[in-house]
Amino acid sequence: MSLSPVAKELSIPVIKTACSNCNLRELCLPFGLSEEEMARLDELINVRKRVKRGEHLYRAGQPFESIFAIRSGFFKTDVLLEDGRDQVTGFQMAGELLGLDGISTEHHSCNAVALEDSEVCYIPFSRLEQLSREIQALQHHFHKVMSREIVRDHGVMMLLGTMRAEERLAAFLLNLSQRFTARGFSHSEFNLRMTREEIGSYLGLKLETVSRAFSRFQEEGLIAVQQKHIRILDIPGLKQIMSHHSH
Amino acid sequence: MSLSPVAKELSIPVIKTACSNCNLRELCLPFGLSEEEMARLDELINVRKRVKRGEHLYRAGQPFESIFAIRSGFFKTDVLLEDGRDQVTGFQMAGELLGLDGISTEHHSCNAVALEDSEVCYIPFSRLEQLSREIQALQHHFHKVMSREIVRDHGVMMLLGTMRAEERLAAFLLNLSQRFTARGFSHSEFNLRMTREEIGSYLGLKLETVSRAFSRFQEEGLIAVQQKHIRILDIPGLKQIMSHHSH
DNA sequence: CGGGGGGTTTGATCCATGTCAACCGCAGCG
DNA sequence: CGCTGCGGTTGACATGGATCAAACCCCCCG
Repeated sequence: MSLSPVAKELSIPVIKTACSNCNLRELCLPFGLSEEEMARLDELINVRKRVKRGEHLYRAGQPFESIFAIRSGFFKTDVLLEDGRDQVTGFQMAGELLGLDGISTEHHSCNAVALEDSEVCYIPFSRLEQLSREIQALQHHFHKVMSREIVRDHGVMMLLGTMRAEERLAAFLLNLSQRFTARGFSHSEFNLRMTREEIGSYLGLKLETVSRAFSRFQEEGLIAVQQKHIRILDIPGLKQIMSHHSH
Repeated sequence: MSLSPVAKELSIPVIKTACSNCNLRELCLPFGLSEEEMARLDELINVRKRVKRGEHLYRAGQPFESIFAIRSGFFKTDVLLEDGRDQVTGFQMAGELLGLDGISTEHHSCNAVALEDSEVCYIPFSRLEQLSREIQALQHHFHKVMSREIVRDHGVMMLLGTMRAEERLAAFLLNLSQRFTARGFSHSEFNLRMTREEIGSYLGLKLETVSRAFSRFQEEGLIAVQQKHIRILDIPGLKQIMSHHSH
Protein backbone atom coordinates (compact mmCIF):
# COMPACT_ATOMS: atom_id res chain seq x y z
CA MET A 1 0.00 0.00 0.00
CA SER A 2 2.96 2.37 -0.39
CA LEU A 3 4.28 4.02 -3.53
CA SER A 4 4.54 1.74 -6.49
CA PRO A 5 7.93 0.05 -7.00
CA VAL A 6 8.27 1.69 -10.38
CA ALA A 7 7.80 5.14 -8.95
CA LYS A 8 10.38 4.43 -6.27
CA GLU A 9 12.95 3.07 -8.66
CA LEU A 10 12.74 5.83 -11.14
CA SER A 11 12.37 8.50 -8.53
CA ILE A 12 9.43 9.94 -10.37
CA PRO A 13 8.20 12.87 -8.35
CA VAL A 14 4.96 11.34 -7.25
CA ILE A 15 2.14 13.78 -6.78
CA LYS A 16 1.74 13.94 -3.05
CA THR A 17 -1.72 13.17 -1.84
CA ALA A 18 -2.53 16.34 -0.04
CA CYS A 19 -5.84 17.55 1.26
CA SER A 20 -4.36 21.02 1.45
CA ASN A 21 -4.14 21.29 -2.30
CA CYS A 22 -7.10 19.13 -3.20
CA ASN A 23 -9.78 21.15 -4.86
CA LEU A 24 -12.44 19.10 -3.16
CA ARG A 25 -11.39 20.03 0.34
CA GLU A 26 -14.51 22.08 0.92
CA LEU A 27 -16.69 19.08 0.19
CA CYS A 28 -14.62 16.45 1.90
CA LEU A 29 -13.20 15.67 5.32
CA PRO A 30 -10.88 18.70 5.66
CA PHE A 31 -13.80 21.10 5.67
CA GLY A 32 -13.27 23.82 8.23
CA LEU A 33 -9.74 22.86 9.26
CA SER A 34 -6.91 25.35 9.70
CA GLU A 35 -3.76 25.11 7.57
CA GLU A 36 -1.89 23.45 10.37
CA GLU A 37 -4.67 20.96 11.08
CA MET A 38 -4.95 20.12 7.44
CA ALA A 39 -1.25 19.39 7.31
CA ARG A 40 -1.74 16.84 10.05
CA LEU A 41 -4.61 15.26 8.16
CA ASP A 42 -2.37 15.12 5.09
CA GLU A 43 0.16 13.04 6.98
CA LEU A 44 -2.41 10.40 7.61
CA ILE A 45 -3.65 10.16 4.05
CA ASN A 46 -0.75 8.93 2.00
CA VAL A 47 -2.23 6.30 -0.21
CA ARG A 48 -4.14 7.07 -3.32
CA LYS A 49 -5.46 4.40 -5.58
CA ARG A 50 -6.90 4.30 -9.04
CA VAL A 51 -9.94 2.13 -9.52
CA LYS A 52 -10.90 1.33 -13.08
CA ARG A 53 -14.43 1.33 -14.32
CA GLY A 54 -16.12 -1.87 -13.24
CA GLU A 55 -13.60 -2.71 -10.53
CA HIS A 56 -14.50 -3.14 -6.89
CA LEU A 57 -13.01 -0.79 -4.34
CA TYR A 58 -14.14 -3.20 -1.65
CA ARG A 59 -16.58 -6.03 -1.25
CA ALA A 60 -19.11 -6.93 1.41
CA GLY A 61 -17.51 -9.09 4.06
CA GLN A 62 -13.95 -7.83 3.67
CA PRO A 63 -12.30 -6.54 6.82
CA PHE A 64 -12.74 -2.84 7.30
CA GLU A 65 -9.69 -0.73 7.95
CA SER A 66 -10.05 2.44 5.94
CA ILE A 67 -12.68 4.76 4.74
CA PHE A 68 -12.19 6.26 1.31
CA ALA A 69 -12.52 9.74 -0.06
CA ILE A 70 -13.30 9.97 -3.75
CA ARG A 71 -10.85 12.31 -5.49
CA SER A 72 -12.37 11.81 -8.90
CA GLY A 73 -14.79 9.48 -10.55
CA PHE A 74 -18.06 7.88 -9.69
CA PHE A 75 -19.07 4.86 -7.62
CA LYS A 76 -22.08 2.83 -6.69
CA THR A 77 -22.58 0.82 -3.53
CA ASP A 78 -24.84 -2.18 -3.39
CA VAL A 79 -25.93 -4.88 -1.01
CA LEU A 80 -26.70 -8.48 -1.84
CA LEU A 81 -29.37 -10.62 -0.22
CA GLU A 82 -28.84 -14.35 0.30
CA ASP A 83 -31.44 -15.19 -2.30
CA GLY A 84 -29.62 -13.28 -4.99
CA ARG A 85 -31.60 -10.08 -4.95
CA ASP A 86 -29.51 -6.99 -4.73
CA GLN A 87 -30.03 -3.29 -4.43
CA VAL A 88 -27.97 -0.25 -5.17
CA THR A 89 -27.85 1.75 -1.94
CA GLY A 90 -26.20 4.83 -3.33
CA PHE A 91 -24.17 6.62 -5.96
CA GLN A 92 -21.11 8.54 -4.78
CA MET A 93 -19.13 11.24 -6.49
CA ALA A 94 -15.96 13.26 -5.97
CA GLY A 95 -15.54 14.60 -2.46
CA GLU A 96 -17.81 12.02 -0.87
CA LEU A 97 -16.77 9.32 1.57
CA LEU A 98 -17.13 5.59 1.09
CA GLY A 99 -17.02 2.82 3.66
CA LEU A 100 -18.71 4.36 6.70
CA ASP A 101 -21.00 1.35 6.96
CA GLY A 102 -17.99 -0.86 7.72
CA ILE A 103 -17.24 0.75 11.07
CA SER A 104 -20.06 -1.00 12.87
CA THR A 105 -18.93 -4.58 12.38
CA GLU A 106 -15.36 -3.95 11.25
CA HIS A 107 -16.32 -5.57 7.98
CA HIS A 108 -17.68 -3.87 4.92
CA SER A 109 -21.39 -4.40 4.63
CA CYS A 110 -21.74 -3.56 0.95
CA ASN A 111 -19.85 -3.57 -2.31
CA ALA A 112 -18.35 -0.43 -3.81
CA VAL A 113 -17.86 -0.46 -7.57
CA ALA A 114 -16.38 2.25 -9.78
CA LEU A 115 -18.77 3.32 -12.53
CA GLU A 116 -15.98 5.20 -14.29
CA ASP A 117 -12.21 5.30 -13.90
CA SER A 118 -11.77 6.83 -10.48
CA GLU A 119 -9.25 7.75 -7.87
CA VAL A 120 -9.64 7.48 -4.12
CA CYS A 121 -7.69 8.42 -0.99
CA TYR A 122 -7.30 5.79 1.70
CA ILE A 123 -8.06 7.12 5.16
CA PRO A 124 -6.95 4.57 7.75
CA PHE A 125 -9.76 4.60 10.22
CA SER A 126 -7.94 4.05 13.48
CA ARG A 127 -5.60 6.90 12.63
CA LEU A 128 -8.53 9.08 11.73
CA GLU A 129 -10.04 8.35 15.13
CA GLN A 130 -6.75 9.17 16.76
CA LEU A 131 -6.45 12.46 14.95
CA SER A 132 -10.04 13.38 15.60
CA ARG A 133 -9.37 12.97 19.30
CA GLU A 134 -6.82 15.71 18.89
CA ILE A 135 -8.55 18.02 16.45
CA GLN A 136 -12.00 18.99 17.57
CA ALA A 137 -13.01 20.49 14.23
CA LEU A 138 -12.12 17.25 12.48
CA GLN A 139 -14.04 15.20 15.00
CA HIS A 140 -17.10 17.37 14.71
CA HIS A 141 -17.03 17.46 10.95
CA PHE A 142 -16.67 13.70 10.77
CA HIS A 143 -19.70 13.29 12.99
CA LYS A 144 -21.63 15.62 10.72
CA VAL A 145 -20.67 13.58 7.70
CA MET A 146 -21.90 10.38 9.30
CA SER A 147 -25.08 12.06 10.41
CA ARG A 148 -25.64 13.45 6.94
CA GLU A 149 -25.42 9.92 5.62
CA ILE A 150 -28.21 8.92 7.99
CA VAL A 151 -30.37 11.83 6.91
CA ARG A 152 -29.72 11.02 3.28
CA ASP A 153 -30.79 7.44 3.85
CA HIS A 154 -34.00 8.65 5.46
CA GLY A 155 -34.64 10.62 2.31
CA VAL A 156 -34.21 7.50 0.23
CA MET A 157 -36.53 5.58 2.55
CA MET A 158 -39.11 8.32 2.07
CA LEU A 159 -38.69 8.08 -1.66
CA LEU A 160 -39.01 4.30 -1.69
CA GLY A 161 -41.84 4.23 0.78
CA THR A 162 -44.13 6.98 -0.43
CA MET A 163 -43.31 8.14 -3.95
CA ARG A 164 -44.53 6.86 -7.27
CA ALA A 165 -42.22 6.06 -10.16
CA GLU A 166 -42.09 9.48 -11.82
CA GLU A 167 -41.70 11.25 -8.51
CA ARG A 168 -38.76 9.04 -7.67
CA LEU A 169 -37.03 9.70 -10.94
CA ALA A 170 -37.62 13.45 -10.69
CA ALA A 171 -36.14 13.43 -7.19
CA PHE A 172 -33.19 11.45 -8.45
CA LEU A 173 -32.46 13.83 -11.31
CA LEU A 174 -32.78 16.89 -9.12
CA ASN A 175 -30.44 15.35 -6.58
CA LEU A 176 -27.83 14.58 -9.22
CA SER A 177 -28.16 18.04 -10.70
CA GLN A 178 -27.66 19.62 -7.32
CA ARG A 179 -24.59 17.55 -6.56
CA PHE A 180 -23.03 18.29 -9.93
CA THR A 181 -23.66 21.97 -9.34
CA ALA A 182 -21.88 21.81 -5.98
CA ARG A 183 -18.85 20.46 -7.85
CA GLY A 184 -18.81 23.24 -10.38
CA PHE A 185 -20.35 21.30 -13.23
CA SER A 186 -23.38 22.30 -15.22
CA HIS A 187 -26.55 21.76 -13.27
CA SER A 188 -28.56 21.24 -16.39
CA GLU A 189 -26.45 18.93 -18.50
CA PHE A 190 -24.56 15.80 -17.56
CA ASN A 191 -23.84 12.20 -18.43
CA LEU A 192 -25.31 9.45 -16.37
CA ARG A 193 -22.65 7.02 -15.26
CA MET A 194 -25.07 4.25 -14.44
CA THR A 195 -27.41 2.09 -16.47
CA ARG A 196 -31.19 2.21 -16.36
CA GLU A 197 -31.07 -1.00 -14.41
CA GLU A 198 -28.85 0.53 -11.74
CA ILE A 199 -31.07 3.58 -11.50
CA GLY A 200 -34.04 1.27 -11.18
CA SER A 201 -32.38 -0.77 -8.49
CA TYR A 202 -31.63 2.37 -6.50
CA LEU A 203 -35.17 3.69 -6.94
CA GLY A 204 -36.92 0.39 -6.34
CA LEU A 205 -38.18 0.20 -9.94
CA LYS A 206 -37.63 -2.02 -12.96
CA LEU A 207 -35.50 -0.71 -15.77
CA GLU A 208 -38.46 -0.55 -18.14
CA THR A 209 -40.27 1.72 -15.74
CA VAL A 210 -37.25 3.99 -15.52
CA SER A 211 -37.02 4.09 -19.29
CA ARG A 212 -40.69 4.93 -19.65
CA ALA A 213 -40.45 7.69 -17.10
CA PHE A 214 -37.50 9.21 -18.98
CA SER A 215 -39.52 9.10 -22.19
CA ARG A 216 -42.48 10.67 -20.49
CA PHE A 217 -40.37 13.51 -19.07
CA GLN A 218 -38.99 14.08 -22.54
CA GLU A 219 -42.45 14.18 -24.13
CA GLU A 220 -43.45 16.75 -21.57
CA GLY A 221 -40.42 18.89 -22.32
CA LEU A 222 -38.92 18.53 -18.85
CA ILE A 223 -35.67 16.97 -20.00
CA ALA A 224 -33.85 15.90 -23.14
CA VAL A 225 -32.49 12.38 -23.00
CA GLN A 226 -30.14 10.75 -25.41
CA GLN A 227 -28.84 7.52 -24.02
CA LYS A 228 -26.81 8.51 -20.99
CA HIS A 229 -26.75 12.18 -21.83
CA ILE A 230 -29.28 14.25 -19.93
CA ARG A 231 -30.25 17.86 -20.29
CA ILE A 232 -32.59 19.22 -17.72
CA LEU A 233 -34.89 21.75 -19.29
CA ASP A 234 -37.40 22.54 -16.58
CA ILE A 235 -36.25 22.26 -13.00
CA PRO A 236 -39.41 23.79 -11.50
CA GLY A 237 -41.41 21.33 -13.58
CA LEU A 238 -39.48 18.41 -12.10
CA LYS A 239 -39.91 19.80 -8.62
CA GLN A 240 -43.61 20.02 -9.19
CA ILE A 241 -43.77 16.40 -10.27
CA MET A 242 -41.98 15.43 -7.08
CA SER A 243 -44.63 16.96 -4.90
CA HIS A 244 -47.62 16.46 -7.07
CA HIS A 245 -48.96 13.66 -4.99
CA SER A 246 -52.16 13.22 -6.97
CA HIS A 247 -53.73 10.17 -5.36
CA MET B 1 -34.62 20.49 32.54
CA SER B 2 -33.20 19.97 36.03
CA LEU B 3 -34.73 18.13 38.94
CA SER B 4 -38.34 18.91 39.52
CA PRO B 5 -39.05 21.68 42.04
CA VAL B 6 -40.99 19.29 44.19
CA ALA B 7 -38.12 16.87 44.43
CA LYS B 8 -35.77 19.67 45.38
CA GLU B 9 -38.04 21.12 48.04
CA LEU B 10 -38.78 17.88 49.75
CA SER B 11 -35.24 16.60 49.43
CA ILE B 12 -36.52 13.35 48.06
CA PRO B 13 -33.52 11.20 47.30
CA VAL B 14 -33.82 11.30 43.55
CA ILE B 15 -32.62 8.19 41.78
CA LYS B 16 -29.42 9.28 40.17
CA THR B 17 -29.25 8.75 36.47
CA ALA B 18 -26.29 6.46 36.26
CA CYS B 19 -25.10 4.41 33.34
CA SER B 20 -23.10 2.33 35.79
CA ASN B 21 -26.21 0.88 37.32
CA CYS B 22 -28.46 0.96 34.27
CA ASN B 23 -29.34 -2.52 33.18
CA LEU B 24 -29.17 -1.45 29.57
CA ARG B 25 -25.54 -0.48 29.64
CA GLU B 26 -24.53 -3.36 27.44
CA LEU B 27 -26.89 -2.19 24.72
CA CYS B 28 -26.30 1.51 25.05
CA LEU B 29 -23.45 4.00 24.90
CA PRO B 30 -21.42 2.72 27.88
CA PHE B 31 -20.72 -0.56 26.15
CA GLY B 32 -17.13 -1.62 26.73
CA LEU B 33 -16.19 1.15 29.15
CA SER B 34 -14.25 0.58 32.35
CA GLU B 35 -15.76 1.48 35.73
CA GLU B 36 -13.81 4.69 35.84
CA GLU B 37 -14.74 5.68 32.30
CA MET B 38 -18.36 4.93 32.97
CA ALA B 39 -18.27 7.18 35.98
CA ARG B 40 -17.13 10.02 33.76
CA LEU B 41 -19.94 9.30 31.33
CA ASP B 42 -22.36 9.35 34.26
CA GLU B 43 -21.29 12.88 35.10
CA LEU B 44 -22.35 14.06 31.72
CA ILE B 45 -25.75 12.43 31.73
CA ASN B 46 -27.69 14.04 34.51
CA VAL B 47 -31.04 14.72 33.02
CA ARG B 48 -33.68 12.09 32.64
CA LYS B 49 -37.09 12.84 31.30
CA ARG B 50 -40.39 11.05 31.15
CA VAL B 51 -42.25 11.23 27.88
CA LYS B 52 -45.86 10.21 27.94
CA ARG B 53 -47.47 8.12 25.27
CA GLY B 54 -48.23 10.32 22.29
CA GLU B 55 -45.90 13.14 23.30
CA HIS B 56 -43.03 14.36 21.15
CA LEU B 57 -39.50 14.03 22.44
CA TYR B 58 -38.42 16.43 19.71
CA ARG B 59 -39.74 17.76 16.44
CA ALA B 60 -38.19 18.25 13.04
CA GLY B 61 -36.65 21.70 12.80
CA GLN B 62 -35.89 22.16 16.48
CA PRO B 63 -32.29 22.99 17.33
CA PHE B 64 -30.23 19.95 18.10
CA GLU B 65 -28.24 19.87 21.30
CA SER B 66 -28.59 16.42 22.77
CA ILE B 67 -28.94 12.90 21.69
CA PHE B 68 -31.18 10.68 23.78
CA ALA B 69 -30.82 7.21 25.17
CA ILE B 70 -34.05 5.35 25.79
CA ARG B 71 -34.16 3.97 29.32
CA SER B 72 -37.58 2.47 28.96
CA GLY B 73 -40.45 2.67 26.55
CA PHE B 74 -40.91 2.76 22.85
CA PHE B 75 -40.62 5.49 20.21
CA LYS B 76 -41.18 6.07 16.55
CA THR B 77 -39.42 8.60 14.37
CA ASP B 78 -41.01 10.05 11.28
CA VAL B 79 -40.32 12.59 8.58
CA LEU B 80 -42.81 14.87 6.92
CA LEU B 81 -42.77 15.95 3.28
CA GLU B 82 -43.95 19.42 2.28
CA ASP B 83 -46.99 17.98 0.55
CA GLY B 84 -48.20 16.33 3.71
CA ARG B 85 -46.98 12.81 3.08
CA ASP B 86 -45.05 11.35 5.93
CA GLN B 87 -43.19 8.19 6.68
CA VAL B 88 -42.13 6.41 9.81
CA THR B 89 -38.35 5.98 9.56
CA GLY B 90 -37.91 3.75 12.55
CA PHE B 91 -39.11 2.30 15.83
CA GLN B 92 -36.76 2.56 18.79
CA MET B 93 -36.72 0.68 22.05
CA ALA B 94 -34.86 0.66 25.34
CA GLY B 95 -31.11 1.03 25.03
CA GLU B 96 -31.24 2.62 21.60
CA LEU B 97 -30.21 6.16 20.77
CA LEU B 98 -32.39 8.86 19.30
CA GLY B 99 -31.41 12.07 17.57
CA LEU B 100 -28.29 11.12 15.63
CA ASP B 101 -29.77 12.61 12.49
CA GLY B 102 -29.70 16.06 14.08
CA ILE B 103 -25.91 16.28 14.19
CA SER B 104 -25.56 17.04 10.51
CA THR B 105 -27.49 20.31 10.39
CA GLU B 106 -27.66 21.03 14.10
CA HIS B 107 -31.41 20.76 13.79
CA HIS B 108 -33.50 17.67 14.22
CA SER B 109 -34.53 16.28 10.87
CA CYS B 110 -37.40 14.15 12.09
CA ASN B 111 -40.00 13.87 14.82
CA ALA B 112 -39.64 11.47 17.72
CA VAL B 113 -42.88 10.39 19.39
CA ALA B 114 -43.35 8.09 22.36
CA LEU B 115 -45.62 5.14 21.56
CA GLU B 116 -45.89 4.28 25.25
CA ASP B 117 -44.94 6.06 28.46
CA SER B 118 -41.19 6.24 28.25
CA GLU B 119 -38.11 7.57 29.92
CA VAL B 120 -34.99 8.94 28.24
CA CYS B 121 -31.55 10.18 29.24
CA TYR B 122 -30.35 13.46 27.76
CA ILE B 123 -26.82 13.26 26.42
CA PRO B 124 -25.57 16.78 25.65
CA PHE B 125 -23.81 16.32 22.37
CA SER B 126 -20.93 18.75 22.69
CA ARG B 127 -20.01 17.24 26.03
CA LEU B 128 -20.21 13.79 24.53
CA GLU B 129 -17.80 14.87 21.83
CA GLN B 130 -15.52 16.30 24.45
CA LEU B 131 -15.53 13.13 26.49
CA SER B 132 -15.06 10.95 23.45
CA ARG B 133 -11.91 12.92 22.66
CA GLU B 134 -10.64 11.71 26.01
CA ILE B 135 -11.96 8.17 26.11
CA GLN B 136 -11.03 6.18 23.08
CA ALA B 137 -13.40 3.32 23.81
CA LEU B 138 -16.30 5.74 24.02
CA GLN B 139 -15.32 7.42 20.78
CA HIS B 140 -15.02 4.13 18.97
CA HIS B 141 -18.25 2.76 20.32
CA PHE B 142 -20.10 5.92 19.36
CA HIS B 143 -18.80 5.63 15.82
CA LYS B 144 -19.97 2.06 15.72
CA VAL B 145 -23.42 3.08 16.84
CA MET B 146 -23.68 5.70 14.10
CA SER B 147 -22.39 3.24 11.55
CA ARG B 148 -24.88 0.62 12.70
CA GLU B 149 -27.62 3.13 12.07
CA ILE B 150 -26.41 3.51 8.49
CA VAL B 151 -26.31 -0.25 8.00
CA ARG B 152 -29.78 -0.57 9.49
CA ASP B 153 -31.08 2.06 7.07
CA HIS B 154 -29.57 0.15 4.16
CA GLY B 155 -31.52 -2.86 5.34
CA VAL B 156 -34.72 -0.86 5.29
CA MET B 157 -33.90 0.45 1.82
CA MET B 158 -33.43 -3.14 0.70
CA LEU B 159 -36.75 -4.06 2.21
CA LEU B 160 -38.57 -1.14 0.61
CA GLY B 161 -36.86 -1.52 -2.71
CA THR B 162 -36.96 -5.24 -3.34
CA MET B 163 -39.40 -7.04 -1.07
CA ARG B 164 -43.07 -7.73 -1.51
CA ALA B 165 -45.64 -7.04 1.19
CA GLU B 166 -45.50 -10.34 3.06
CA GLU B 167 -41.73 -10.45 2.94
CA ARG B 168 -41.59 -7.00 4.45
CA LEU B 169 -43.90 -7.89 7.28
CA ALA B 170 -42.04 -11.12 7.99
CA ALA B 171 -38.76 -9.21 8.12
CA PHE B 172 -40.37 -6.67 10.44
CA LEU B 173 -41.67 -9.29 12.86
CA LEU B 174 -38.37 -11.15 12.93
CA ASN B 175 -36.52 -7.92 13.60
CA LEU B 176 -38.82 -7.03 16.49
CA SER B 177 -38.57 -10.52 17.91
CA GLN B 178 -34.80 -10.39 17.80
CA ARG B 179 -34.66 -7.01 19.49
CA PHE B 180 -37.05 -8.10 22.24
CA THR B 181 -34.93 -11.17 22.80
CA ALA B 182 -31.80 -9.04 23.18
CA ARG B 183 -33.61 -7.21 25.96
CA GLY B 184 -34.54 -10.34 27.81
CA PHE B 185 -38.17 -10.49 26.76
CA SER B 186 -39.86 -13.39 25.09
CA HIS B 187 -38.87 -13.72 21.49
CA SER B 188 -42.12 -15.33 20.56
CA GLU B 189 -44.74 -13.24 22.28
CA PHE B 190 -45.09 -9.48 22.53
CA ASN B 191 -47.39 -6.54 22.19
CA LEU B 192 -47.08 -4.23 19.25
CA ARG B 193 -46.84 -0.64 20.37
CA MET B 194 -47.75 0.79 17.01
CA THR B 195 -50.87 0.77 14.87
CA ARG B 196 -51.27 -1.03 11.56
CA GLU B 197 -51.02 2.32 9.89
CA GLU B 198 -47.65 3.05 11.49
CA ILE B 199 -46.34 -0.37 10.53
CA GLY B 200 -47.57 0.25 7.01
CA SER B 201 -45.91 3.63 6.85
CA TYR B 202 -42.62 2.13 7.97
CA LEU B 203 -42.89 -0.72 5.47
CA GLY B 204 -44.17 1.37 2.58
CA LEU B 205 -47.57 -0.32 2.61
CA LYS B 206 -51.16 0.67 3.33
CA LEU B 207 -52.71 -0.39 6.59
CA GLU B 208 -55.14 -2.71 4.81
CA THR B 209 -52.26 -4.56 3.24
CA VAL B 210 -50.57 -4.95 6.60
CA SER B 211 -53.80 -6.27 8.09
CA ARG B 212 -54.27 -8.77 5.27
CA ALA B 213 -50.70 -10.00 5.60
CA PHE B 214 -51.23 -10.56 9.34
CA SER B 215 -54.39 -12.53 8.57
CA ARG B 216 -52.58 -14.58 5.96
CA PHE B 217 -49.75 -15.42 8.37
CA GLN B 218 -52.32 -16.48 10.91
CA GLU B 219 -54.17 -18.72 8.43
CA GLU B 220 -50.87 -20.36 7.61
CA GLY B 221 -50.10 -20.97 11.26
CA LEU B 222 -47.03 -18.76 11.31
CA ILE B 223 -48.29 -16.41 13.99
CA ALA B 224 -51.26 -15.81 16.24
CA VAL B 225 -52.56 -12.26 16.16
CA GLN B 226 -55.09 -10.72 18.45
CA GLN B 227 -55.19 -7.00 18.04
CA LYS B 228 -51.78 -5.81 19.14
CA HIS B 229 -50.81 -9.05 20.76
CA ILE B 230 -48.55 -11.23 18.63
CA ARG B 231 -47.37 -14.75 19.18
CA ILE B 232 -44.80 -16.00 16.75
CA LEU B 233 -45.34 -19.70 16.15
CA ASP B 234 -42.97 -20.51 13.34
CA ILE B 235 -39.79 -18.49 13.05
CA PRO B 236 -38.23 -20.67 10.34
CA GLY B 237 -41.46 -20.31 8.38
CA LEU B 238 -41.24 -16.53 8.58
CA LYS B 239 -37.61 -16.61 7.54
CA GLN B 240 -38.54 -18.71 4.57
CA ILE B 241 -41.18 -16.22 3.50
CA MET B 242 -38.58 -13.47 3.69
CA SER B 243 -36.34 -15.17 1.18
CA HIS B 244 -38.91 -16.92 -0.90
CA HIS B 245 -38.58 -14.52 -3.73
CA SER B 246 -40.98 -16.35 -5.99
CA HIS B 247 -41.20 -14.08 -9.01
C1' DC C 1 -75.47 -0.94 30.37
C1' DG C 2 -75.66 1.49 26.12
C1' DG C 3 -73.43 4.51 22.86
C1' DG C 4 -69.40 6.19 20.25
C1' DG C 5 -65.07 6.30 18.09
C1' DG C 6 -60.58 4.74 16.86
C1' DG C 7 -58.43 0.94 15.14
C1' DT C 8 -58.93 -3.33 12.46
C1' DT C 9 -60.71 -6.70 9.26
C1' DT C 10 -62.59 -8.08 4.99
C1' DG C 11 -64.55 -7.68 0.30
C1' DA C 12 -64.86 -5.64 -4.49
C1' DT C 13 -62.68 -3.12 -7.80
C1' DC C 14 -58.99 -0.36 -10.00
C1' DC C 15 -54.57 0.98 -11.51
C1' DA C 16 -49.46 1.57 -11.41
C1' DT C 17 -45.92 -1.03 -12.14
C1' DG C 18 -44.05 -5.57 -13.15
C1' DT C 19 -43.46 -9.07 -16.66
C1' DC C 20 -42.62 -10.83 -21.15
C1' DA C 21 -41.33 -10.04 -25.68
C1' DA C 22 -39.88 -7.73 -29.81
C1' DC C 23 -37.08 -4.44 -31.74
C1' DC C 24 -33.76 -0.72 -31.99
C1' DG C 25 -29.18 1.54 -31.96
C1' DC C 26 -24.80 2.50 -30.66
C1' DA C 27 -20.07 0.82 -29.50
C1' DG C 28 -16.49 -2.35 -29.75
C1' DC C 29 -14.12 -5.73 -32.38
C1' DG C 30 -12.64 -8.97 -35.74
C1' DC D 1 -16.95 -2.26 -42.71
C1' DG D 2 -20.21 -5.27 -41.10
C1' DC D 3 -21.09 -8.41 -37.03
C1' DT D 4 -22.38 -8.92 -32.42
C1' DG D 5 -24.07 -7.88 -28.09
C1' DC D 6 -25.40 -4.99 -24.45
C1' DG D 7 -28.22 -1.43 -23.09
C1' DG D 8 -32.32 0.96 -24.11
C1' DT D 9 -37.10 1.64 -25.87
C1' DT D 10 -41.73 0.37 -26.66
C1' DG D 11 -45.93 -2.48 -26.65
C1' DA D 12 -49.29 -5.92 -24.72
C1' DC D 13 -50.70 -8.08 -20.90
C1' DA D 14 -50.69 -9.71 -15.85
C1' DT D 15 -50.88 -8.77 -11.05
C1' DG D 16 -49.89 -7.06 -6.33
C1' DG D 17 -51.19 -3.74 -3.68
C1' DA D 18 -53.97 0.63 -3.46
C1' DT D 19 -58.45 2.43 -3.07
C1' DC D 20 -63.13 2.59 -1.64
C1' DA D 21 -66.56 0.88 1.25
C1' DA D 22 -68.81 -1.64 4.85
C1' DA D 23 -68.86 -3.96 9.01
C1' DC D 24 -66.68 -5.36 13.26
C1' DC D 25 -64.37 -5.23 17.73
C1' DC D 26 -62.66 -3.46 21.74
C1' DC D 27 -62.17 0.07 24.98
C1' DC D 28 -63.56 4.17 27.07
C1' DC D 29 -67.01 7.09 28.83
C1' DG D 30 -71.37 8.71 30.04
